Amino acid sequence: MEKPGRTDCPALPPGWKKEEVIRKSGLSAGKSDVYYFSPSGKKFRSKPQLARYLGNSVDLSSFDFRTGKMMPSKLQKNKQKLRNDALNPNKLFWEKRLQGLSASDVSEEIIKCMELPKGLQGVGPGASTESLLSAVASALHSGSAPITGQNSAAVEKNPGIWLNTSQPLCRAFVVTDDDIR
DNA sequence: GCCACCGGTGGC
DNA sequence: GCCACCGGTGGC
Repeated sequence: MEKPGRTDCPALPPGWKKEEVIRKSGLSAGKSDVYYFSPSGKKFRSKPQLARYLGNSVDLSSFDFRTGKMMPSKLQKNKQKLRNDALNPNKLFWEKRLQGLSASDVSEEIIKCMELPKGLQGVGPGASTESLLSAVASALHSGSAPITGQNSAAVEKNPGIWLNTSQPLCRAFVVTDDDIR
């Protein structure tokens, strides 16, 4: 059933609707509330709620909840209260961004994959030297915490339980004097 | 028990 | 001081 007052929202995937409801009474009479409705009809009252539901499928960083439009100017007014890694798409973002990209030097020659110490190895599906590089680079980029890698051999067996999300997908390693040289 | 609606407030 | 966000509840 089509509800009146719900309009299409072009900034969101097809089927998403927006509704603005004016408050009729009370101290806040005249103010309005904005709601969004998923294609399935679920109601959303805030941008965080929307973001949680949409995950990485839609980039809401420039999405203005009140107007329902993408506002590029919002980009630097980006909030970040990083609470825990599970809710923080930041690392994944950088890792994706770096995937398939290569560094180049001034002569614009692509620098092939850096050689990494043997002690540093990726874990998990799709482990390759490139994804390992991205993972480590991303970890270096997005935090100041030391990088120790995944701690337990158990992560190989059941990452669902043992994966340490604050560390890149690489095995725990020890840096030797030789590596530094 | 649900939900439309307004209140309260933390963060800016 | 404003307002995005979410708590709480009256009315059903």
